[in-house]
Amino acid sequence: MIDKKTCARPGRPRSFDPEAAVETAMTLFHERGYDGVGVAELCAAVGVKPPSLYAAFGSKEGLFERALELYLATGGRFVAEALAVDAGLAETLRGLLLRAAEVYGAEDGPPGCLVMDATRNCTDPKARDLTAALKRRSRQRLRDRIARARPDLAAELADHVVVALYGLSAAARDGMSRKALRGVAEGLAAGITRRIEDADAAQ
Amino acid sequence: MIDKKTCARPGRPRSFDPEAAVETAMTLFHERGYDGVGVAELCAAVGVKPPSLYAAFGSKEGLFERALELYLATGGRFVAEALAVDAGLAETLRGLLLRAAEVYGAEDGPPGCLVMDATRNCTDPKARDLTAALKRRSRQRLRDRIARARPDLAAELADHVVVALYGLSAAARDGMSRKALRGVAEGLAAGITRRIEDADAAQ
DNA sequence: TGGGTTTCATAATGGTCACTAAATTATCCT
DNA sequence: AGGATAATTTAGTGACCATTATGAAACCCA
Repeated sequence: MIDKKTCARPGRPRSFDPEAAVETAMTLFHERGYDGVGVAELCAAVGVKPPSLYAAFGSKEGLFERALELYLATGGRFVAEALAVDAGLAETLRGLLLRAAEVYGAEDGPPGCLVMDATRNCTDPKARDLTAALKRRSRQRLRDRIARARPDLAAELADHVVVALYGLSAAARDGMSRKALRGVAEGLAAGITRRIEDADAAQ
Repeated sequence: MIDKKTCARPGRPRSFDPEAAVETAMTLFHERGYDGVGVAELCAAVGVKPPSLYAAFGSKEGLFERALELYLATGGRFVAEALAVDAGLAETLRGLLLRAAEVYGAEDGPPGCLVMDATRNCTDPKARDLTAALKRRSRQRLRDRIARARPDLAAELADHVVVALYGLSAAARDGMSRKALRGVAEGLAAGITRRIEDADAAQ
């Protein structure tokens, strides 16, 4: 295994860090959406001319794909984490919603969820497909987690939680404060808990 | 008072119906968002050349404003209607959410809410301001209605309902079926009802 | 029939979009 | 030093964006 850093390859070396470029792009796409950020602006933010970006990422859509991957490893990681918690179903879903309120309402980063909202009203079919696939996957994982405890409620409860997450993200993007988001998430979680308890009692 | 239809004014008559044009624009803006619909497409859909649209509405933003007004009188009317129902607070809010599920999931029209979602990731500040003002107004009316019964809960409960509506609209736009939206709305309403009942019991 | 008035279509404005052909520059390897 | 390689820059591509100057066309009234 050869280290790519010390053993330099031939040719002119890169003048920018592609990983840093992806992070910059992630932030911009998160702030203003896929269509809202132009290639020229991405280049200016990274400090690079268009041909360099295209050589590194192939297309705007390719850079967006990389940004989505990075988001799943950073800001969006909490979904998989919350679902992996070893707790009861109601408590697990409550944790998911409360974490969502924290992340979506973070003051040191763009509000809301990149995956859920960056391609809203987006005109590029490929970009929409990228987020749609991730949304489907997350919903499936959520549904699987619910099915472990209550297979009969999996579909409807997954929809319930998905709508709650969509709502928290959209509200965050419209400026709702982190504190308010926390309160709403707590209320939504209480409602979901009651729904599970009612089903448990009826069983 | 002179009737504008029978007593024709001087000059060449209009070759299109401005009200029908507003309706067409409303549908297009609802389907693809403000930025997603170009003036050229609006013109093609109405059957008119750009100068005619500009003579009638001043600008794309002016046409959007008219489309929003029409929406409030048609598809978006249900919010004011649901809040005007003479019922208890919990039942009123439940009716609001169930009506939202029906409207947002309608199969004979664009999904979701035009006001909430047409300017998501929108680059035009004026268009964003138009929807922002309407969202603020609706939230205020919702809050006022809640305050009539539970002034102590008005702010947090209004946020809760707003998030629920945002979530239903976003989920509808992502293809969630009307039936699923109904189920979620019912669950969200139950959660809100419990929140009110719990507060009533604690009082 | 001819002036006044209004809307019409033609055609173009400058600007931004994502993207790229061509040539230059900077590195490694021999 | 010199060839190979790869990333750089300059300068553009055509397409689309919202918007409009211009002049013809269609109506009313006299």
